Parts: sequence; structure tokens; C-alpha cells
Amino acid sequence: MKLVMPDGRRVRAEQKRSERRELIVLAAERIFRQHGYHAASITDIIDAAGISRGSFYLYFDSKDAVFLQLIERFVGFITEALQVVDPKLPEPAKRILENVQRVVDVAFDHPDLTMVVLRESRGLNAQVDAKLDRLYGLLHEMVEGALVNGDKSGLTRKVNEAVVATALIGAFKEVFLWHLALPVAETPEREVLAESLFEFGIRGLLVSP
Amino acid sequence: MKLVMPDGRRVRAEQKRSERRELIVLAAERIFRQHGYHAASITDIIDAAGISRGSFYLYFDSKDAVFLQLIERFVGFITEALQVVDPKLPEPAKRILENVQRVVDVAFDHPDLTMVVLRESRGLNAQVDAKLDRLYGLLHEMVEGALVNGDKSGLTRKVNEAVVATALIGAFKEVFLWHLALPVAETPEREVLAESLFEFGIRGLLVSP
Amino acid sequence: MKLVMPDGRRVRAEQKRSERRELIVLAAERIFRQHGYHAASITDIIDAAGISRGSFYLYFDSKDAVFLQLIERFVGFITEALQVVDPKLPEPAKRILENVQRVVDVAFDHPDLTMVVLRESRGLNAQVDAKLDRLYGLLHEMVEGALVNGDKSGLTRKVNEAVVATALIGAFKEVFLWHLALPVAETPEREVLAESLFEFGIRGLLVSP
Amino acid sequence: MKLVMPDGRRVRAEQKRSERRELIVLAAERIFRQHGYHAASITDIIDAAGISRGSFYLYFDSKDAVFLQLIERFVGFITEALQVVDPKLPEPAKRILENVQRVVDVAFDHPDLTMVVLRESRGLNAQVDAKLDRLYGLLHEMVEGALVNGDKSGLTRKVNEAVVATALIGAFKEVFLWHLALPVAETPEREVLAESLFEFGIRGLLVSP
DNA sequence: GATGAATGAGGATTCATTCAT
DNA sequence: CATGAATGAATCCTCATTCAT
Repeated sequence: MKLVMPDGRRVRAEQKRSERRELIVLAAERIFRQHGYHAASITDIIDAAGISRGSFYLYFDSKDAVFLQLIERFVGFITEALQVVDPKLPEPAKRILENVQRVVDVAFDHPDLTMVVLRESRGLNAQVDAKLDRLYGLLHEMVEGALVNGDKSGLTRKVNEAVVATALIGAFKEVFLWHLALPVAETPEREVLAESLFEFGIRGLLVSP
Repeated sequence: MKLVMPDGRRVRAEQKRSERRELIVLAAERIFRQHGYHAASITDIIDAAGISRGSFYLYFDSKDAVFLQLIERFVGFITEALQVVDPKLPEPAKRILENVQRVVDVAFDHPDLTMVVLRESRGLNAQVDAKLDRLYGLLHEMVEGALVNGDKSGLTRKVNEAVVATALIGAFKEVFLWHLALPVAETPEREVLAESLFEFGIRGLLVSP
Repeated sequence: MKLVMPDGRRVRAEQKRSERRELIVLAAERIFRQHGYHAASITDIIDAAGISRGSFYLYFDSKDAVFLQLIERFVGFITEALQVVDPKLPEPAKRILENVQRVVDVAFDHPDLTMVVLRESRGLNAQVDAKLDRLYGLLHEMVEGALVNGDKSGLTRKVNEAVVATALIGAFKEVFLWHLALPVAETPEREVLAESLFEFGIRGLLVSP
Repeated sequence: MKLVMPDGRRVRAEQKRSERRELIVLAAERIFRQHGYHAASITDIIDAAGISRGSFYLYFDSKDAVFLQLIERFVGFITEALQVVDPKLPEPAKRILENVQRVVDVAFDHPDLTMVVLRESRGLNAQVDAKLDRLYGLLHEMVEGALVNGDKSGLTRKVNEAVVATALIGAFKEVFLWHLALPVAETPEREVLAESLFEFGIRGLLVSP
């Protein structure tokens, strides 16, 4: 039956469908950000999206499912933003700063999403946890790797890589959380933020800053 | 009537009351840590405390109230642990390291409490938020002050104090969260952790490390 | 407009319409049998029929309406199968056995339908109940009549006609329900079943078996 | 804690608890009978029982759980009512009639319960199905056994035992269903019913009635 | 006619809080 | 003081039915 639908109409239908999904995701993003996962009800989300209860379940299987979608989206953004820095290429510090800048961009391009994910996403749902575990695993690996490489190549001081990696990740998280919660007027420019994060988190580790 | 109760009895009664309260707080600490605020039910808490449903409400007005109690306790511990470092006194870096060490001690002496507070305390309740705002305000003030002083006295590099303060706080939070969640066997000694945090967060900022 | 449609086209249209209806009825038969009335969803039925949600409602006003259709169909089959036995004609017992055989044939020719109707059709819908009341009324009348006649003509023993009629009907229902649920391999031949039913239900009542 | 409750109070508490449970069971019996399992809502049941939504779940885990309770109760009644008839003891037919009478008593002592169970209990829940399978298994076994024995001892005619057992069970079910649905005024006395059922179902099978 | 996206009333279940004993 | 049975608002989710295309 579905296959008989004229191509033009099918394409338009699918587009509309994904627009509608997007509508829900955006509403969910906003609502989860405002109320937190638990306090946010499906009613809140559908009201925000301007759709009916039934429609919500037409696009998502459950409350958890939208949340998972948000997590996946965030993980995707961050993963795309990060590029492994080869310490043998020239100007590794600059490459790192670019990574920092891109991550900051993700946070500021998707402030609600970022807050939702950073604030309280652990322990709500097994799939969500798995996704986040993979993201954090990746981040740790990247940062630890960079620190080990930096040490080997004489670029950075010797530190407890595992702890410092965790600390760095936490530094970023808190800065995002803090500055995204602030009214825009009081937030520094993204470039300033990226620069400051780099300055604090990385410069201090360099042997010759 | 009760107020005329012979002193001995009143004292004993009050002591028993505060022991019972403590019992509940400790149970709540453990349960909130295990399940998170929302998933933890009053039933879980009273079972863990070995008291009746009614008794719980004899000691606390609501679920939120116990949670607030935990927050207050944590805020108290941290506040006590921190001492303003006068940059004019000798060895300011050592004073700072001592502060770091004391904060680490709070986290490891009260792992459940620390995790509860750090994990998901924001946005649950206005009073809780207020308490945490004051704590974070204090922390920011202290750290920013130290950075400004450090800069003035030529001890530390010039950085964006506000951002770096936030980053530092986040670094500590993440490290605590991460290492308290780990099985004890895999966690480094408190001293190593304190040292690593200092090494990463402060040393890098010093002009002459 | 439509009414002025050239005859050929109208006939073909109506034929197509009734083919489509039949398609739905058959699907509903199967689905109701598999899941039961309540657990069977419109989605199940339209999927089984390979039609769209909208189309279903083009042919039937509601879920109840298809169900009613099934009931009507069954009632029709049974009514057609039964012929009043005139006790004055020769070999009345043989006539009765033929009736039994025809009813058994209906059950085995339409196993899904029969199970649906026998299993849980009461109390779902007023119209359905009315239809079934009429069917059962008819059956009772026939059987009671036969028993009264049988008694008068000295063919059968004197029994409480009303109760025995009910019992007979129940015996048939249970045997159908039971044997239609069985895998075909384990079911006796229709003739055996008809014979056994007759043997049990009627022979025992005969004065001279 | 519970164990410290003075004995008198505990006993009274447990008694009250089981009275309350009974209240719910009786309400459920009535409601399920009136509306059928699916159409009956928890709201209907708690309204009928005059208790709150929460209280219902204090006594039963789910809607299914009360239903299962009903099934179990019915199965218990029937099982208790039936006693295996040893064909070697004197007057086996009389023993059988007593069994019939006791089963009829169960049905008329618990008309709502009986109708609920007989009408539509299959396929709602795995546990319920299991319980009923066991009951029907038992019934079949008993009846088939009796028929085999009856044949061996020359008491009854040779019939297809399996089919006749099913037919007998169906006869009983239909008679109960029918007569319990009737206004009391139109229903024959229990003794008449038992006698008629015996007359129809068993006498006819006897070699020398 | 045919389609399937959209609707929303209705249902089962949970859990913080109260209060009579 | 202590208890735990009782409460009911709130939540997630389903599914028969409608209607614009």
C-alpha cells in the first residue's frame, strides 16, 4: 500500500514527518531543560510542541525515547566536533584550541540540549547510560592520549593523566552549565570562553607556554 | 506541659529525637545516592532507616526537607573546610593545597552525601537551589579573589577569573563524582587526588611553578 | 450523480465494494479468533486485510460493526443448517442426526468464526446481544419443541425440557470450542464428532435406543 | 517494628485487612460480572467497594491480580465440591448425583463469581489460563475416568469418552450461565436443576436407567 | 474512493502525604 | 510519640475514530 503512493507525495510526507519529529525534539529539549527529566511531563512537552498526546506517541515510543534521542543528538554533535590531534603535525596547540572552540560552539548552538545532557542524564535509562558511557569513554581516551603524547613529545608536563582528564572534562561541563544558565547579556563571547578554557585547561600544562 | 518536663527527661528526649533524625538523614543519604532523588521513595528511606512512615513525617516535613538537610550538611562541611588564603602570608600555595586537601577529605569522608549533592541537586526545590547558589557564590568569590590577588601579587598568570573559577569548581566536582563512583580499590589515595587536582588546577596558573 | 452511473460500472463498483468488505470480514474473523475481541485492535485487522485505516471505516462504522457482521453471518449459517423435524415423518432420529451433522459442518467450515462467536460474544454490544438472544431463543425453541414432541410421541423420555435444551446447546458449544482449538491432527473426523454428540445428547434421551 | 505490635492489635489488624480484601473481591466479582473483564475499570471496582484508588493497590497488585483471585476462589470451590466416585462402592449413581448437587450449589452460592469465570476468563492472563487449564484438566480426567470405569463395570454405555466429557462439562457451563443470568423468579430450584442435569447428562448413559 | 496522520478520552498504576488509633 | 492504612492527584500510555489530502 505504502509503496503505491506517488513518489512526490511520499517525499513530501516524509519531510513533513521529520519536521514534526523535529518540532517535538525541540519542545522536549526546552521542557527537559526547564523542568528536568522527571518533573517534565508528557503533557508539558505536547503543550510546548502544540500537538496532541496521541501524536507524541506517533513519533516516539515513550518519554525515554525522546530523551534518548536528545542524548544521541548531543553525542553526535560532540563527536563530530572533536578531531584527534596528531602531535607530530605542526602547531598541535592550535589544533587543540580549534577542538575547544568547536565544542564551545556545540554548547552555545544548542544550549538547552547541552544543559539537559550535562545536568542529570545519568541513571535514568540503560540505553541513555550506555550512550553517555561511550561518549565519556571517548573523551577520556582522547584527552588522556593527548596528555600522554604531550608528555612524550616534551610538549606538556607530566601529570596523572586519568585524573587530569576527568578534571578537564569537568571544567568544561561546569563552564557550559554555568554560562548557559546565565542571561545572554552576562555571558562572555564564545571565543573568550574557548580561549579561557584553553588558557586554563591546557596552557597551564604546557612546558613552554 | 512538656515544657515543664524535668530537665533530665527533656535533655534525654531531645537527644533521642536528634539520634532518630540522624538515623533518617543517614538512610536518606544512602538511598538518594543509590537511586537518585526521584527514583528514591519515602518507602526506601524508611525501610533503610527501620522506622515507620508516620515517624518520618514526625522528623521531616517532606521528602524535600530531608534532601535540603543533606544539602545544608554538605554546604556546612565545605564551608568549614575552606579558609581564606591571605596572599601576604608566607607560602600561599601551601595554604591553597591545604584547602584542596580538606575539601577532598570532605568528599571522601562523606561519599554518599557528596555524590548526592554533586549529581543532581539543581532544580528540584527552590530552597535547595538557594542554598547551593550561596555555596557556589561563596566558592566563586573565594577562587576569583584568590586569582585576582594572585595576579596582583605576581603569583599567578592573568586569566579570566570568572571563567577559570567556574572551571576549577567543575574540575573538582567531576573528579569527585568520578572517583567516588569507582570501587575503592581503583581509586587513588586522597593525597594523590588532592595533589593531582592542585597540580592541574593551580600549578598551571602559577607564574613560577 | 452516482445513481445515474451507467449500469455496468455500477455493478462492477458494487462488486468490488463487496469483495473489499469480504476481505475485511475474513481478516477480522482471523484476528478476533487469534486475539479475542478486546485484544484485537483495528490496526491488527487492517494489517491482516492489507487495507488502510481509513478504508476500514469506509466499509464499517466501527469495530463493533464488523463484530456484529460476524455474529450475523454465524447466526445465518446455523439457522440455515437447522431444519425443523416433524416427528410424524419417518425416522425422526435420522433427521435429527442430519441436523447435528450440518451444525458440525458449519463449525468446521468456519472454525475462526465459530470460535469467535462461542468464546466471548456476550455483553460487548447491545445489538450483538440481541442477535445472539434471537439465535439462542430459536435454538431453545427448536430443541424444547423436539423434546416435547418426542415425549408426546413416546419417542423420548420425559425431562425438564428447558434445562435439557440449555444443556444440549452447551454440550455442542463446548465440544466445538474444544475441538476447534485443537491442532487438526488431534481432532476426530466431523462424522465421529457428530455421531458422538448425537450419541451422548440424543440417544440417551430416547426411550428405545 | 511490626513484630513489636501487641498481639491483640496485630490480630485485629489482620482481621480488618482480610475483611477489606474480601470487600474488594466481592466488589470485583460484581463489577466483572456486570461489565466483563475488559469493560470493568479499576474505578468501577473501587467505587463499588467504596474505597480509594490507592487502597485497591494496597490489597492487590493489579487488576489482573484480583481477577486471578476470583479464578482461584472458584477453582477452589469446585475442587472441594467434587469427590472421586469409586464405582465399587454401593450406589455410584447416587454419589455422582451428590457431586452434581454440590457443583450446582457452588454456582448458586456464588452466582457472580461463577458467571465471571465461565464467561470470558480465557486468554486474559497467563496465570489465569494456567489455573483454568488445571481445573479443566481435572474435570476431564474425572469425567473420562468415570466413563471408562462405568463402561468397564457395565454400568454405562460405551461412548467416545473424551468427547462426551467435554460435552458434559459444556452442558453444565451453559446451564449455569443461562440460569444464573435469569431473574431468580424464573429459575428452577437448585435441586430441580441438579436432578435435570443428572437426568440428561448421566442417566442417558446408564445401561439400565 | 483511498489514505494515514492526528486526535483525546480513558485506563492502569505510583507515591508523597495525612491521620485515626 | 509511633504506627501504617488510607488517600487521590498526577503520570504514562493506548487505541478507536475522524478528516484533510
